[in-house]
Parts: sequence; C-alpha cells; structure tokens
Amino acid sequence: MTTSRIEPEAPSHRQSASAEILGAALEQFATAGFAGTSLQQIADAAGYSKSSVLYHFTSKEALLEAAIGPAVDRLENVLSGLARLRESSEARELFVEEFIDFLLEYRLEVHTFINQGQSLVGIPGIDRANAVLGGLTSSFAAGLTTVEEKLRFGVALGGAAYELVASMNFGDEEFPHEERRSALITIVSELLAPIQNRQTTA
Amino acid sequence: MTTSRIEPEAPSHRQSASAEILGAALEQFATAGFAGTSLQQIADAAGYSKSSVLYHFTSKEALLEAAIGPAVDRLENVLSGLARLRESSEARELFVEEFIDFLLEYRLEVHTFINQGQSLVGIPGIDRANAVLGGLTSSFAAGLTTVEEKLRFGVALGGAAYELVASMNFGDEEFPHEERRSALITIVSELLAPIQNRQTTA
DNA sequence: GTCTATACTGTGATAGAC
DNA sequence: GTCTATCACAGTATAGAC
Repeated sequence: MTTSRIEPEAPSHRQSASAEILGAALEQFATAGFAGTSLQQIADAAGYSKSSVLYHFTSKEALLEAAIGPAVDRLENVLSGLARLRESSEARELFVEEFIDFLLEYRLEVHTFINQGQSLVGIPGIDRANAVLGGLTSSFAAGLTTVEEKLRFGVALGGAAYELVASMNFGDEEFPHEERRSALITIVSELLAPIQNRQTTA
Repeated sequence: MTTSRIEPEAPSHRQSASAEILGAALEQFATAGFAGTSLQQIADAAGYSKSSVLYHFTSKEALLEAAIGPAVDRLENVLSGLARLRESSEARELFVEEFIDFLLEYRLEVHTFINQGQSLVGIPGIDRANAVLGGLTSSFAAGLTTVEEKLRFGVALGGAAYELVASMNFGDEEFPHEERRSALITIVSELLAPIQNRQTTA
C-alpha cells in the first residue's frame, strides 16, 4: 500500500528528464512557494538549463499544474468514494484511513496547495483542488451544527496535514512510516468520534 | 483579554501611514506569501506610492520584520511562562488557553510564518520564531516517548493554527469569537489529555 | 512625508545553433 | 533534447523635487 510515485532508476539511465525536473520543481514549490521559486533554481536543482525546463514544460504555471495534478486526481477519488457511503460509521473510518494515506503520499503537493491555494486561483489544478475541498467541507459539514463540531473537523484534517508537512521543520526525527500512519489514524478518528457518535445515534 | 492591536481611528485623521502600510503588507504576506507580494501591491493596497512605503520601512525585509516582530515577542512570552510551570496539569491548561489566544490574535502573522519559515531564514524575526518553536517542541516533547504522543502534540498545535488560518478559504462562515475560542480550547485540551494524564500519574 | 524619475537586477519566455 | 543568446518586463531600491 501507499505505493511510491518515484520509480527506481533504470540501469545506467537517469530518470527521465521530465520526471527529474518535476521532482525538483515540486520540492521547491513546497518549501519556497511558487512565487519564491525561479525557473533557474529548478533548473539548477534538476541539473539542466532554464531553457530545457521550458522545453519540457511550456511555462512555469504548466510546471505547477503538472506537479500537483496527480494529487488532485487522487483527492477527487478519495472524496467521491466518501460521498457515496456517507451514512455508515465504517465509511467514516475508511475515509480517515484513505485521507491519511493521501496526505502521506502527497505531502509536498498538499503543502504547496495549502500555502498558496488562495493566491494561485486561475491555475486549473489549484482551482480543482479548491473546488474539491470546498465540496468536502460542505458535504461533511452539512450535518454538523455546532461550532465545536465544525472546528473539530477542521482541526482534525488541518492538523494531520500540517503535522505531515511542517513538523520536521523543528528538528524532529523522522518516524517510521507505519507507526506514523497508524498514530495519525488513531488521533484523527478520536477527534471525529463525537461527530460520528451523534450522527449514528440520531 | 485578547486586546486588539488595531487602534480606533483618530477623529478626522486616518491611522498613521506606517500602521496602514504595515497592515496592508501583513495581509498580503499572509495570503500571497512574501515572495509573491510586491512593494507595488502593498503600496496600492495601503493607498501610497512605492517610494513612500520604502520611506517608512527601509526595505521589503524590514517590512516583514516589523510585521511579524510583535507576534514573536508575544509567543516568546507565552512560552517562557510555560517553561517555569511545566509540571502541574493546571499549567498545561493555562498554556493551551494562552496559546489559543495567541493564535486568535496573531493569525496572519502565524500564517506567514508557518508558510514561509523554512525559506526566509536570515530575517531576524523569522529566525527568532524558528528558534522559539524549536524550543517549544523539544521542551514539551522531552517527556513524550511514543510516536503517537509526539504526533498528538503536533496535530493539536498545528491543527489549531491551521484551522484559524485556512478553514475560511472554503466558504465557511465566520464564527463568533468567544464560541470559537472556547471550542478550540476544548478540542486541543482533549487532544493533549492523554499526555497530561500519563505525565501527572508517572 | 510623499511623490516622480531613474538605475539596476533578475525574472519568465522566445529564437535559433548544435 | 539541450544549450547560449537575447528580449521585454517587473522587481527592489535610490536620488531628488516638492
């Protein structure tokens, strides 16, 4: 599970140039921001020239689009599954797991989106992600009446996303993948438990 | 409590130019990022010319420094209080309240820092904030042994910060201040409860 | 204290040699 | 497919009029 997107190196070839450039770009976008990253930096990090970068991707925006597109696809999948199974509490458990797995797999993409989703409207992938998350919030929050319930939802999802993305800024060690995954599922499930209980008994 | 930093307008005067510029800059930094904000945008938003902005603040970096400085001061205060009272569980309750109040009062500053703290090292306020938060993590996490406990801490603080800063991106209504405050305190306290219990009984 | 005018640097992007 | 050379432009910052 949680299959890695990074393919192993082909013998004596490097990864394809596009993939190398894309990886470098994503990392820069996530840490320095879209506006804070120049094509030159991306080119240097990937080991190509600026023009080569623009040969593979027609513009800086196209590069961002390609970088976050797959993450948005996956997120749409996770959430469409949720919509169908909204009523049962097992469906919620499943949603939490899938969401955490999504975060684990696409943390850089999530980081770039969270930090810049507001200011980068117009780029298709960003707009899609905004729409999807807006839909998630309203569909999930439809049954939530109190302020505390809504905040609970926001803290759970935002906290998980933030933890995966920013905690290591401050000298944390890296945790083993499985341990981190199951701990996050426990914590988020616990946070959402009061909501589930109220809805399944009502 | 939670005294506002924005002074009421003086009769027939506008706010001082510095304050207007600073406010506009902070809002832009928080939403578009430091690199994504130009002096021209700040000047336009504040109703001055680019050169006027640079008269009041000697550089763009100085503007950022002035914008987040007070927040870092306050954060240092909150955390130094925590260090002295680390042992009792009431101290932890108090810390949660103070931390939430800090977030409520300085959400824009926190947002700019969270999103860009990695890439803006070298600016004094950013470095101070990084140091303070690093200290918080290690001092608080010193007694935390399991991965789950450490993640619990990260999710709680990150989730609260994220919720205050980004939830409204997706069409949420604004909640009444007191209701939001007490709900967040409840949620964060609950998240940290297992840690407190283990430590106070050990 | 605020403005216009200007200098200089680095950016995203294009054209064309290899 | 990758590079060098070049362009037009936006960015920060400075000088000086008012």
